[in-house]
Amino acid sequence: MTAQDKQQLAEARDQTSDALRKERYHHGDLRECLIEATRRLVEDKGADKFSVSEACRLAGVSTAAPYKHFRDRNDMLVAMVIAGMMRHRERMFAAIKDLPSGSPLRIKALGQEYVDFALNEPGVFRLKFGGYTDRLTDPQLEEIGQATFEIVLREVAACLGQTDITADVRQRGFMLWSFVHGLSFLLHDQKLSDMGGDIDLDFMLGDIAERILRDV
Amino acid sequence: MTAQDKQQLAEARDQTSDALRKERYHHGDLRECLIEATRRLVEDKGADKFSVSEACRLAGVSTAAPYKHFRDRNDMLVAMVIAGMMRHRERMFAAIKDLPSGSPLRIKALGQEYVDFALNEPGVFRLKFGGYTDRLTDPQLEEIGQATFEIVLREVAACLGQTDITADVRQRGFMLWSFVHGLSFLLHDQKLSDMGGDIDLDFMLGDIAERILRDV
DNA sequence: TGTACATCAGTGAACGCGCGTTCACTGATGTAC
DNA sequence: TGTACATCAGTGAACGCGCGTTCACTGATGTAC
Repeated sequence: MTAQDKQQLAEARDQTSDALRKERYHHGDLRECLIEATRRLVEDKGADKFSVSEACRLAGVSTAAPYKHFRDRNDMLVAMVIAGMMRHRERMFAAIKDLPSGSPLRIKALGQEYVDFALNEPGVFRLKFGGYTDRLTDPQLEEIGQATFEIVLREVAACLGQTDITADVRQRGFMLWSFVHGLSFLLHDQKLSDMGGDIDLDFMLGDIAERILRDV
Repeated sequence: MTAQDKQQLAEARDQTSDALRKERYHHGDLRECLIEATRRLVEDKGADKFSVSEACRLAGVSTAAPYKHFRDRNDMLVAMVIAGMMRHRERMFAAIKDLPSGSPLRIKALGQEYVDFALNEPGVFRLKFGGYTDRLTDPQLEEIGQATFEIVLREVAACLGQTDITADVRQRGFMLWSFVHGLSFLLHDQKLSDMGGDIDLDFMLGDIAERILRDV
């Protein structure tokens, strides 16, 4: 192994985060394992019923083990939601990547993806948005949320043939967000099937995108 | 006191519900008092942090007392939410009573009232709609919800110059509901002030009503 | 290379806590005669 | 009217439970020489 090789290796190691390296010690990746246990429990029973003890049982470790990786219960939930939001972002990019830029179809696809995420991961979605007190307040979470909304705003601007994010663009973006956000909650609560008659979800997503993007 | 007077009195007594009469025995109206305590706690700490014990402390009775009026903890929450929904209905009627029928202003006013309720009673609103598991499932709750949505549908039909609630009316009504529903959650989470720039809430409510009522 | 040492992920037991619900009871109130 | 009785709202103590977090510890692994 040459000196150069060694240096490259050292650089690669430095790029791996401290947290990840630590986990290799015993369990291997208890942190990731606990995040996954947290996710499953939140999906199964909801965030308010989630308990550290049960996550430990799922992961097969003692109840004290998580405190080597997370500050407290809340920190576990935050870490899990951050992972969820990253998944959500990836899927958003994937949803629009083959659609013509500036097309309302991209707005519709983003809306569809929002609803899909809410339906696929209702526990995570509601933990992120459904809390009343003890809202998850974490700078990183805030940052990811902002950045994700910016994606939508850029798409709205493109549809309107604009390059800047004007007040008008921001309002239309916010209206779209409000709509798919509320729709997600109502779908969770079965309100569309109970009270919507035979409304077609796909049609409605396209219809609202057109209505909100249309000039007055 | 004549025989007729006595009969009238007896009739008046019969009209009073059994439940209410019973409560006059000792405390007077412990049931109402516990519902109010439940409401305050849910507003202060959220439904998942609400405890029977604390409601008892607020009402100044022993922890066993509520079980003379409610089946269990869940029953207390249901009773409180039902009371909240009745308030909401009353305010909806008040909001539109002076506006010309068939006008989009009535739709806007109903939307405004929806958001107002969500902002004034966030704890109750989120208990009704924010739960993931252990959703409140009560036939009476369901019935009130349906009836309330029907009010909106009738207004939408009137705006479109229709008398029947067609599939089109139902879809537009559902789109309006989704919008104000999501908007309410986002307002709770401060998303409008954090990420909405200087969007005017009042303008947005009027704008979305127009867009959704407009012909394609 | 082999060995001695340092690190620190995970253990197991314990803690204090507030919870929802139950139980036999008490005593204020309404009612029948 | 006065009295004896029945009702049942509210009591106070107890229960078993699972929780979040802490602590001194153990022992597997990485590292320096």
